[in-house]
Amino acid sequence: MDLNDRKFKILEAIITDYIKTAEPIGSRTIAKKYDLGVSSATIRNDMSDLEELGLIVQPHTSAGRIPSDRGYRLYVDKMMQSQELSPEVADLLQNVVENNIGQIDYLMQQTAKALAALTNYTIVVTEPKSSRLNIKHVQLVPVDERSVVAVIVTENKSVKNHVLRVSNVPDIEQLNSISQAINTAIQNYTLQDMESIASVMLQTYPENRELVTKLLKAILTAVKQNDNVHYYTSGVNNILGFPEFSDVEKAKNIFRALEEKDMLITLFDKDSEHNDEVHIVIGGENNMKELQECSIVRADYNYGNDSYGTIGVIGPTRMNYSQTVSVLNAIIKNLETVIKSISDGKNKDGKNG
Amino acid sequence: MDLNDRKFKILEAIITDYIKTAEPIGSRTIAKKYDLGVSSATIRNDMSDLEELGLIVQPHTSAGRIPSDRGYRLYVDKMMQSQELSPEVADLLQNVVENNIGQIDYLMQQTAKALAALTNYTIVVTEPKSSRLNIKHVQLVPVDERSVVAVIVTENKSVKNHVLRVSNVPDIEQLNSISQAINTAIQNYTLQDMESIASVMLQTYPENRELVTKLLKAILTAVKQNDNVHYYTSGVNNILGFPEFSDVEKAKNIFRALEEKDMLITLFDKDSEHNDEVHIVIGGENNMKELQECSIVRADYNYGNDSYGTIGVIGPTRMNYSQTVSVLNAIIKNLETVIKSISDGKNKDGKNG
DNA sequence: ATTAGCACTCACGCCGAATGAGTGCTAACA
DNA sequence: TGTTAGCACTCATTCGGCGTGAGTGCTAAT
Repeated sequence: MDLNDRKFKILEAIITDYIKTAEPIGSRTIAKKYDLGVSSATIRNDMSDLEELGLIVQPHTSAGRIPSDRGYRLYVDKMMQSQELSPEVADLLQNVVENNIGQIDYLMQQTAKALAALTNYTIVVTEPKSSRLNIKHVQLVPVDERSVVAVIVTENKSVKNHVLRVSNVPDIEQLNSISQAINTAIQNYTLQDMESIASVMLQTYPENRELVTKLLKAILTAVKQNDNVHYYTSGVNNILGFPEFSDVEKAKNIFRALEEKDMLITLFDKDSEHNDEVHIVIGGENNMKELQECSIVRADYNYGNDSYGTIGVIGPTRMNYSQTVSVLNAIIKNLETVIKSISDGKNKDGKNG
Repeated sequence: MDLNDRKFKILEAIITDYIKTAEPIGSRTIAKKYDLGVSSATIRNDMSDLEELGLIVQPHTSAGRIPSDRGYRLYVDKMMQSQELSPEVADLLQNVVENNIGQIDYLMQQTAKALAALTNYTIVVTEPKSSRLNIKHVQLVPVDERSVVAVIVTENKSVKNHVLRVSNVPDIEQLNSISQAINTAIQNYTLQDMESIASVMLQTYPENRELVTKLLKAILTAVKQNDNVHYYTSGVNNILGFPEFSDVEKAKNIFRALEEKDMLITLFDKDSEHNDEVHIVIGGENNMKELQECSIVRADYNYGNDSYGTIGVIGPTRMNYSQTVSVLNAIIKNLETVIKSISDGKNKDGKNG
């Protein structure tokens, strides 16, 4: 059985209608609302065929049809038209990015927030993560009589603070000296050779043994933390807005799933090489039973060499794929252009610059 | 009409029972479950009196009684017994605090998380905020060819990073020199006298005009950000676990309310001097209609001179006030002892120390 | 002051009928 | 052979009625 033009149109009608209304749609409604030039009986026959192909299903005997996961898949792969963003939306997305360059965490947060507001779905954004991580610069800053902050700048430009608590804090000159020493040590050895670095440092600063030890530990932690993906979510509550989750139990399950970090990580890492395409996982295609009624649209953004992060949109299976893909493409393009322009040196100023 | 001992006992029975079960409770049940030595008819008469006093209400004619806001108020003010924490819980609360000293933001986050897990309510923790804020130390750290991080340590020991984007980054010696200069300048002048600081700095480092200007701006931002209360929430989803919010619409309203930052701020600032007592706002006592079915238990913790933050617990009116107050008292005591011991110098080590 | 007894109220759950949206099938038609 | 009108059939949903039971309020007796 092949799909003629009319059947495609009927499938499309069912999908777009269902995305809008969340109600099963029947033959008569299609005949009236969409001008296909045939009677409801004909549409009925076609729908019967579409059901036989597994593209639509009937929730119960006397109801209309709704798209199946396979139906959505066909739609997304073959039929969906890319959607032009309105200038307002495009502007908004651009502003979000441009106003927040410089502070990665803030940028991620704001991006997530904007996307959540725009799409009404749940957004997850991961911080850029590179496969190999090197420390670029370390600086010790005094806080009070018993604590020093180690500011650690990594090669992918993230800046992390680690508070070191020590029994006595050396003066600023000494702190600077130690900072400088560790920086040269890091340049001369690789981080894998921590023992060498440690012995050199402890030899040079025997009187600051405690501080140096803790500093080295902090550096190791920073490197390890790289494996520990940081991410930001926004719009989790949007879930409650959809009739398919008006059952509190269902909503709770989804919330629980979203809270579990590991789950999200696998969600984003699995089965997908990092590439330039938007990736769509529909309903049961993902193997987490808590999210079988959800779809996930995700895309990666490059952030300098070897370093990339992910933006994911989680919504009901009945989500507006076309709009979501457009928005994702736009924000990723914005992120990447701005990032590139910064490293090229013709940057605009960030909010805090 | 006065409240004799038995009526108090009946009220208490109704409140504790309702807190546990969320079901209206009738005279017969009280007679059976609580050993008052009188018949259900007697209890019925007493309940009628309690209702007349506005301490309990009937959801509908043929239902049992539930406590009114005024009933809870009487209970909380006059009848509630402080509850001993189990050693496990006490330990847990202590560990949370002690393992996270040093990194305020992390400490707040973990505290919120622990309290949410423990109480099953929603927790809001605000970062300590002092009425006057002074900068204690500033250090510039290079990130890449076009950006420098200004690490700003304030007197209340918070450490903030501000990325400064500049057209060219001076070398490390120069950055250190500028850092040192700004530190002495800040010591010599007050922050109110920014113009003097600016003119001195710009005179000393004419070739780094851009960097210095942005640095000063960042410092001002840091001071101003102090007005901007930072807070952490946890356990928002716990709301969904309570039958009173099993209606999705209600849950959504509460979520919306909790999302609005301003709302939370007023919730915490309003009508309450900062003092050592746990503060309880019951149901309709707060004037936000979205939260009229919720109660808020909050307490402030001192964080060094003039600086304090707030921990708030938000739950259904039918919340376990006694347990909540105990937990709050415990965590606040822990926070304050640990903070004090740090400034006294006999600290334990933090996780990252 | 307390209690037993009784009439009364009313939310809740269950049943059955009516409704109506939607289907599948068949026979007729172009 | 594809399309259509017509019709019987299905079944979720709605609504009214009815029985049940938890709970009250009142009264009269203790």
